[in-house]
Amino acid sequence: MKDIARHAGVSQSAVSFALNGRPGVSEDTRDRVRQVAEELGWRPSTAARALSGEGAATVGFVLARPADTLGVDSFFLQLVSGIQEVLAERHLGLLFQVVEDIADECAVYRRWWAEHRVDGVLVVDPRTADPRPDLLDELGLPAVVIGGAPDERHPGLSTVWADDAGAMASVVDGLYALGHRRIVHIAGLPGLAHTERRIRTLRAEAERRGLTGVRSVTTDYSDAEGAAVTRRVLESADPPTALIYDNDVMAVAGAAAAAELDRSVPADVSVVSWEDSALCRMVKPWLSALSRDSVEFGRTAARELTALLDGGPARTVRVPVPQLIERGSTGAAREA
Amino acid sequence: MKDIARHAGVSQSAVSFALNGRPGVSEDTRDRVRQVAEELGWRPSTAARALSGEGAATVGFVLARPADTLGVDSFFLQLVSGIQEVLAERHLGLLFQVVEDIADECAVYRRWWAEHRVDGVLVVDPRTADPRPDLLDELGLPAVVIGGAPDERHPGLSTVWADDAGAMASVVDGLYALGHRRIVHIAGLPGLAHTERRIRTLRAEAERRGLTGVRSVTTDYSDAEGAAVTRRVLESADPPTALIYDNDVMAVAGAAAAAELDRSVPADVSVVSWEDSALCRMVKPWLSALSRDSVEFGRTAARELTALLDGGPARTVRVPVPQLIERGSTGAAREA
DNA sequence: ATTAGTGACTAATGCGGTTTAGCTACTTGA
DNA sequence: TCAAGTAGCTAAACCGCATTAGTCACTAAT
Repeated sequence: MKDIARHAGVSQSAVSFALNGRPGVSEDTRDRVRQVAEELGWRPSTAARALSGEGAATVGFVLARPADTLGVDSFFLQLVSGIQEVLAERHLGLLFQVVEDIADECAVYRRWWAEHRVDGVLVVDPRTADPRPDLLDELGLPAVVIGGAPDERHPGLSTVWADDAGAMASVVDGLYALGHRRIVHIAGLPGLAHTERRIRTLRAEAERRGLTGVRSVTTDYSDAEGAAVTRRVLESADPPTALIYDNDVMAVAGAAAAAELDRSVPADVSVVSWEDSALCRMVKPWLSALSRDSVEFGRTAARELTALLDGGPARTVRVPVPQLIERGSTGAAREA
Repeated sequence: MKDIARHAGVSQSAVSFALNGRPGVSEDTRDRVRQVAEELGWRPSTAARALSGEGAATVGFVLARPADTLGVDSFFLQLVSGIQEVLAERHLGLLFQVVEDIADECAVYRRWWAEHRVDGVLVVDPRTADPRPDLLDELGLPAVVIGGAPDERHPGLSTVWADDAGAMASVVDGLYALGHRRIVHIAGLPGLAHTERRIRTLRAEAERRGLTGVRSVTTDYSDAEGAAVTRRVLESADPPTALIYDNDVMAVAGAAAAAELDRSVPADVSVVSWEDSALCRMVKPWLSALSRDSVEFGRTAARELTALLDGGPARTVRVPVPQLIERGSTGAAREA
C-alpha cells in the first residue's frame, strides 16, 4: 500500500479509503489508486486485515470422524462443494479439520477462536446431547448448525435442516400403501439428532397405525454392520418385508446380503436408501432412494453463516424434504 | 501478552522471549511467564504472528473438480485425513477449496500467496501438461505434488508418488500368467499424469510380450462411462478376457454391465479395480483390487510439506506400490 | 467581511505479536 | 583494580492495514 501511495502521489490512508470504498477521496483519486493497485497486483494481506479488526475472512469446518470411517461418503464432499461456492464469492476461506471425536472438535473451536483464525463455523452431525451449542454460545463464535432441529435454547445459533420426520412419514406411507406391515429401519449412529428424529417418527407412525412389527436398529453406517443387521433381521422369526437404510452404503450392502440369503428384492423384501448416489444405481435392481440436493444444502448453510457474519439475526431455515425416487427395489409386499 | 507481562511483572518482550523459547530470560522468569500464560488461557493470534513474518501457519489444498463430479470417492477424504493428522501435530491449519478447473486453481494459488494466507500448498491430480509447477516456481510458493512423477525441471517442488508403472506391470504379469491375452484398460481422465503413466506402461508391457489385443480407453471416471465402455468392448468383435479399471466406481459399474450382458465374472471376463474400498466388497463376486494406504499417503505428503516449510530441501518420495488383493473377480482366461 | 461548514487529503495511532538495539548489574580476567 | 564480557531484562521499531483526529483550501451563509 505504501508503494501504491507513492505511485499515485497520495498518502497511505487515501489509498485505504479509495480501495475500500470509504468516503474521503475524490472519484478521480479513487480511480487512479484503483488502477495503480491493479498494475502492482496488490492484494490485501489477510493477516494485517484481521489484525486491524476486520476478522479473519475465514470460516471453519470440523469433521469429527475416526480416519477409517471416512469411507464411501459422497455427502460431505458435495456439501463442502456447495459451501465453497458461496464462500468463494465473498473471498472467504474455508479452514477444514478432521478430528477423532466431539471433545477434540470442541478443542479445535476453542483454539480457532482464541487464535482469531475464523470468524464463524459450520457444525455438522448434531447430536441429541451435544456439548457444542453451549460451547459456541459461551465463546460467542458465530455458527450454523447443519442438520439439527430448531433449538430455542440457543438463540444465537442459526440452523439449517431438512424435515426428516416428514420424509420418514411419507416413506412409511408409501410402504404401508404397498401392503408392508413389518418394516425395519436400519438407522445410523445412535445419538445423532437426525437418527433419533427418524427413529421417533417411525415409532410414532407405527403406533398411529397399530403396527407392532416395526422397529429401528442403530448401526455405525458401515457396509459391514448394514449387511450384518440385514442378515439378522431377515433370518429372525418374523422377518420384515421392507427395509429402510439410513445411508446408501448400508442399503447396497444390505441388498447384497439379502441376495445371499436368497431373498429377492423387491419380491421378498423392499429396500429404501436414505441417501441417493451413484451407488444406488450400481446394484440390480437399482435402489429406490431419498434424494436431496446436498450441494444446495451446503450453499444454504454457507449463506446463513455469511448473513450471521454480516451482523444478521440467527435464523432457522428448512431445506426441501428429500424426495423418494422410486426405482426397482420397492414393490408390493408378499402375502404373509 | 500485555496482561501476561503485567501479571508476571516483566516486559512484553520478555514474555515473547519466554513463550517462544528464545534466550534472553532466566529459567525462573520463563516458568513464571509460562504459568501466567496458562492461567490466562493465552493463545497467540495467528494474524499478529503472520504479520510479523512468522508465516500464516496454514497450508492450502485445492481440489479442481466440477461440483457434480464429486461423487463416490473415498480417496480424497482419506488423503485429507492423513494430511490433517500430521498438520494437527504442528498446529497448522488446512485451507481447503474446491474449484471448477485448473485455471481457477492457479488463480487461487496466486490469491492465497498474495494475501499471505498460506505458507505452502499440496497439489493433487498432476497432469502431463501442467501449468501449476511453473506457477508455483514463479511464485516461490512451497509445494508438494501428490501423485506426480519426479520432475527435474522443477527442483523447488517436492513430489510424493506411487510407482503406477510397477503396479501396472505386476497386474499385467498376473493376468498374463492366468492366460489372458486380450486386456482392456478402462482408464481415467486423459491428461492426468498417472493415467498416462499407466497407459504407457500397459502399452510397453504388451509390446514386450507381443500382445496385440491390449489397449487403454480413457474415461471421466464416472460409473456411467465405466459401464458404457464395458458394454462396448465386450460386444466388440474380439472381446477382452480381462478388464482393468482405473477406479472402484467404474469397476463396480463395469462388472454390473458385464453381468447384464450375461458375461460372468470371472469365468468370462476378469475384473481388476485400481482402487480398493468398501465398494469392491459390495458386489458379487468381490472385486480384486489394488490397495494402497491413502491415509498414509496423505501423512507422507504433509510431512514433506512441513519439512519444506522448515527450510528443508525439496525431495522426491516414493510411497509403497499398491498391492493387488486377489478376490473373486480374477481367474483363468477362458480358452478362445 | 467574517464565520461556519465541507470536501479532500494527511499524520498518527492501534491491532498483537516479533525483533533489534540498549541498558544495567554482575562476573571474570589481567 | 579496572576494562571487558555477559546474562537478563526493557524500550522502541516494525509488520500491513483500518481508522480517528487533524489540516487546509475553498464555498456558502450571515
